[in-house]
Amino acid sequence: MYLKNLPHKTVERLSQYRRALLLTLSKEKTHVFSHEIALMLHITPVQVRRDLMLIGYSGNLRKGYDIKELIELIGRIVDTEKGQRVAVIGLGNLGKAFISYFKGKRNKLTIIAAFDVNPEKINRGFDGVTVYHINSLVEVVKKHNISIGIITVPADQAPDIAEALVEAGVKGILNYSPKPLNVPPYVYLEEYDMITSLEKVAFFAKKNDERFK
Amino acid sequence: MYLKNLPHKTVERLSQYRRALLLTLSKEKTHVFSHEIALMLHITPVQVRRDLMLIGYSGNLRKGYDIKELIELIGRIVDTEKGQRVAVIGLGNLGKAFISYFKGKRNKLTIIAAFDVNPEKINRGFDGVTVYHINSLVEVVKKHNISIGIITVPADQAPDIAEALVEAGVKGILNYSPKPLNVPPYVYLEEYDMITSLEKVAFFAKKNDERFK
DNA sequence: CATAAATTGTTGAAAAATTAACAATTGTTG
DNA sequence: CAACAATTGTTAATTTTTCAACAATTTATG
Repeated sequence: MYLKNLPHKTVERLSQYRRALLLTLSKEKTHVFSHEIALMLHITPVQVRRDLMLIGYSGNLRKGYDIKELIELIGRIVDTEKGQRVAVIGLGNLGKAFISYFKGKRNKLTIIAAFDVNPEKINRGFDGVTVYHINSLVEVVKKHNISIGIITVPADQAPDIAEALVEAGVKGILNYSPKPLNVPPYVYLEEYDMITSLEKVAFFAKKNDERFK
Repeated sequence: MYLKNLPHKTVERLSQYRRALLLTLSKEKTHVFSHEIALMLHITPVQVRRDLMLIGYSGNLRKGYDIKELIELIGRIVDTEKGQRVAVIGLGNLGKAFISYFKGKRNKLTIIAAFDVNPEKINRGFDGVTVYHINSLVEVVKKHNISIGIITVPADQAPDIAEALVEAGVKGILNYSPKPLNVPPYVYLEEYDMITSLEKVAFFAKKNDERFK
């Protein structure tokens, strides 16, 4: 399903809608109102309606939106038909956290391999994912046609890993190391730093507190 | 240091600037140009200059910005003078990852306690952080005047934890569980879901790929 | 010492994102 | 069956964010 260019933020929210809807869906509850979705995502109902308008979904004027249908539709926009394969590079606490947390949550994305330098971890598998030595990254990624890499190695190793991933032909990288990376424009890069996130919370917590005092 | 209201996005970037600058600072390199900062954050030089203008920092026309001074100044805006204390709730892989990753990286934020249900982990300490049973959360948070909580427990437990944190008087919550929470307006809440992030990468990787084909 | 090159600081324009407003619809209630 | 209440879908207005343009300044260069 190809939609005319959706706004960047709308795409981000679509994933979030789906996540919230999956948590909401139950026998008793088959429909949901825009304001219910809004409440869960801490946004306004208008925004929800606007986003759904953009993807061409119509709800029922009295009952709201059909949860199942909407989940289905978001899938057709967000997912690729054939699915995408994912590798986690770095099997420290964060890598492990990602793998176990992800397990079985989405069916169009599959974590198919993990990489580490520690010989004890290699070839053992973790939570059903095979663990390879980092030296064979390019080879394995190519062989299994992995298109997305998640970097959870320490900062100093991150640039090399990124380079290897690009060489191996991945289309997207999610970087959890604090080291800013540079990749060619045809590879999509997203960076997330937990400390920055915490600092943001700290800042607004402080500000919020002053405001409500 | 209190600045007139900085744009939300600018605040987010200030943390990122500081992170990048900390990684850049060295004996040989004492100054940095706007386009160098921009490159690291994948934004434009104009945006960097604009942000710095907003916080009232002036660079040297020929040498660029003094890295040390700038780090210092960002600190005075972003940090609180006395510092803030942080607790991590849930000592699974993610909680551990956060704690070890954070260790020694910032001096105005201190992770002072962790909480878990597993009796084996309790009272042992992890990476220098004392681990308590979750039942004593309210008590410990109050006692140590902890103002920020990081939630890394499974989804079903998250709402209870959030409630307890609010009761204990934290000012900000960083939620890594996939369950959307609701807290009173005087508590700042930030939510991050790794799967949503991965989905975003997957979507734009796909799109990017089509564009460059 | 004049010219060129590089960079900052800033204003104003442009683009993106959010919000407000409201008609249209549909069930409900007195 | 008329008035009301609740909700969607959509357009228009507003706000926020980004970007482009350029004067001003400084150093280097011939």
